[in-house]
Amino acid sequence: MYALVDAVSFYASAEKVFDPAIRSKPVVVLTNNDGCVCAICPIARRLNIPKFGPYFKVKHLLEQNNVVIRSSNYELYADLSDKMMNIIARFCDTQHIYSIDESFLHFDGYTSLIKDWHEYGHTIRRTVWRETKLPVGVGFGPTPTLAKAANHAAKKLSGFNGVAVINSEQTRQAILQRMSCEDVWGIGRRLAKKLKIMNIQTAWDLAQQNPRAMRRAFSVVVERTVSELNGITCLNWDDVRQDKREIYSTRSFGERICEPTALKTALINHVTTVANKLRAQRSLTHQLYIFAASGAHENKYYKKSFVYKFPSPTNDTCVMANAVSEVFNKIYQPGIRFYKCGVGAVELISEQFQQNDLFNKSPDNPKLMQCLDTINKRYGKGMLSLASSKLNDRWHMNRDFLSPQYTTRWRDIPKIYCE
DNA sequence: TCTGGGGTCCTAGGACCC
DNA sequence: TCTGGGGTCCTAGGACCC
Repeated sequence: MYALVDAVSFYASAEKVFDPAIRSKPVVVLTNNDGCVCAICPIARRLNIPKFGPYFKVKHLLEQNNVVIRSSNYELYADLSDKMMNIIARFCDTQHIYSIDESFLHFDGYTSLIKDWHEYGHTIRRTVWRETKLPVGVGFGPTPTLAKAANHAAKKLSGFNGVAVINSEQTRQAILQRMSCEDVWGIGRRLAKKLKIMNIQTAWDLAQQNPRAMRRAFSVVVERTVSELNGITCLNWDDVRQDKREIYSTRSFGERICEPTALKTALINHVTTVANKLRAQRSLTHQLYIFAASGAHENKYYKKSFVYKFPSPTNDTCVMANAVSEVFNKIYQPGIRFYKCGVGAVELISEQFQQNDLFNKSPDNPKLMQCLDTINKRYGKGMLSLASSKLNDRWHMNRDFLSPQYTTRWRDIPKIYCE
């Protein structure tokens, strides 16, 4: 049995945790640079605001309805996420954190110990609410995809009240028949549209298809999804938690950037992030993809990218930052108003399989990296960093509606006044 | 609902080779 | 000069997720 536990509109709920005054109000959260609406609390959902639609298009609607607007406060969300995940982990000894607010639990071996899955799900919900004031939904199912479907039912379909269990043929059919294809994990809008033409409307319709035929018509992903909907585990536990094959860090700027130092500083910060993530999953990269671009809505769209190939695979921040410096002049062009840039590690291999070059000694310094990671882990992210990542700070993003970092910054700690 | 964020995976198709 | 075959590698773009 698998479970999927996630928060109800996590970012919006997180904003309400330390600000009880807005708990009964409609709240939305915007993406980086306040570009799009990315979280809509259940109260605000009544206004039919399109999720991931551009903010400027709904600005008027939000103002008219006195909707509370917040910029993404990742420092706060990451910390609340940690707290929430730790609580959920108490309920199962194998947890896979899938995203900032979702985790899969795999109840392998103690399926017979839990008599009442509904009750167990409600206990998880109550505990998380009591300790964090975050509302969560819980779905149980025999495969990860069915657990996802149950989670959808728990939160979106009437009569479930936050917990849904697929543990029989009847419950599977009942839930899948009430879900459209588009609500199935792995089926997006495009695929749903094509499926509709084939008269495949509900999740149940999709489950009735021949997996092989679906592979031929679409892809292996759809084939797997169909099997999973029928209780055949394809995304087995090892797959769900597999190492990433690509790691990217990209951002758009709060204002257009023209100076080379600002662009370079941004790229160095991205490469630092990518190197950290590589070391965290014990991978090395053969290649680094580096790009910068002007705004997509500008008259003349400019995008320049470069793939840097390392003589031997690396996850060393210094080595990777040098690569950025080396190709920087091929990407930067004076006069361009840069809007976005980023770095990606592609073609990853596990540290275990590292092959040293007989003739070229690797420039990596694993001990230095280990020291850097230890210090940053102990004293906070970014405590120790490359000087070149601090040269120019004009590349930061806009966050005009930012709430305080209640839990991660001393001066933002909530104050309680007594009379 | 053509979408002003960010991240990851998959695949079609081009380049090149024998 | 065009076309037939078959394989690998690489890249851009499609599609999905939150």
